[in-house]
Amino acid sequence: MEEHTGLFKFFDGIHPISAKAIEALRKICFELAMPKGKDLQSIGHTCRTIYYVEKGLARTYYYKDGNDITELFAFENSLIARAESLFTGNPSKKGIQLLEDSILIGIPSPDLFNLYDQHHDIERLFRRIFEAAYVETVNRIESLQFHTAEERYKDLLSTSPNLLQRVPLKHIASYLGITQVSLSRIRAQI
Amino acid sequence: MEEHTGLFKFFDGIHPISAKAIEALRKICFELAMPKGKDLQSIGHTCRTIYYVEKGLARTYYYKDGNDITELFAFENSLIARAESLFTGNPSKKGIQLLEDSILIGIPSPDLFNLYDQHHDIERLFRRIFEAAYVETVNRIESLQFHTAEERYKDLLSTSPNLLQRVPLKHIASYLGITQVSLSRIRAQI
DNA sequence: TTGATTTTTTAACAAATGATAAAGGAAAAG
DNA sequence: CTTTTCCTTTATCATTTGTTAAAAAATCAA
Repeated sequence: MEEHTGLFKFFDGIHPISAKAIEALRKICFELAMPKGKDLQSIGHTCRTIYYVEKGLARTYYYKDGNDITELFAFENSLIARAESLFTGNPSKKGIQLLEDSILIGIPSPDLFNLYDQHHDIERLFRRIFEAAYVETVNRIESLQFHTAEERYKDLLSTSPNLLQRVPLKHIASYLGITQVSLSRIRAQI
Repeated sequence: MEEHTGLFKFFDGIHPISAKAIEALRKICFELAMPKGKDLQSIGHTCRTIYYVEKGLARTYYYKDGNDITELFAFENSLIARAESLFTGNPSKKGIQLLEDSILIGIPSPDLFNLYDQHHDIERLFRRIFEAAYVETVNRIESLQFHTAEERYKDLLSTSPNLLQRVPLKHIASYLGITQVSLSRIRAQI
């Protein structure tokens, strides 16, 4: 009965929910450990699980003209999913891959969405979670729209100082929307 | 009792709500007409109103290094708000301006959020609305991250064919994340 | 209409980024 | 430890985009 404490602490920081709601949520969650390099969710399948990163590091990625593009990193204590598939039911062009050996908690979205009907507070919790994710993407658009690659690199490092130690530069480059060669150049001239 | 029919048709297409919920929503909505060029919401104030564009055209914009940047266009039959302020309560760096004489329906967000408690279906309706907006921004990030300016321009025209007739090119340029001169060049060589 | 203002285009040059190839380093596998 | 593979940097050149300035075109106001 003390499972997934990290996840529920995370939830509590966003929107506290009733003990009953916690119990209902806990029942649908499952824990899994997977090694570095593994695909948690593969490209082409509809996203039906939201993951909480308990330990480790994950990324969403896709292929653009044959190039591997990182859409987002998810560190410990954060959620990762593929919104464009989760909310539309369309197959996702994106995959989720682990960049480190990780421990995750999976939340099956069909079960979760069912809980919305019985537990208003669970719906509210996840509404808040995705509103916050929405705000983040809005800010990221601003960053991509009007910051130079160098500014975006520096911003990223100040937000996630340990990123460099944990993620290959090629993934950081594609996340920033530039080539790896460009990133190398930027790093050299700083 | 037949007010704001366009808005409620729009809502119905997303998530039908009960007659009581419609009535409660209708009570907090207000209609307003404003001329081209006017600021519906000014920069620096916290966003406390969501607008539905019944007729006309609006944009969200902000200043970056003294330059006027368009974040988003909102045509008839769509909602416009400043999510990063609406959901955080922080003052917005963005404003909402009308690009044509417009008729709008305002939905005060504090009243709306209060309705969430009594009307589960209203919360659900707006959850869906913002989930869809979230998906849109995710797709826009992909576009900014890995399409050339020319591709983004063509994409925009095919999505909004009448944009050119209604919006000055300088706004389109900043929306695409490029200068007006660059956009002129792209248009010339097509 | 006329003049003023705003918008759009064009030109020339600078800066940033992309593409390709090659070399040097680091990490993983045997 | 050695080999192989993958990651990162460097170099060169092409392309895109930015900056500035000026001209042309369109719009607005008197």
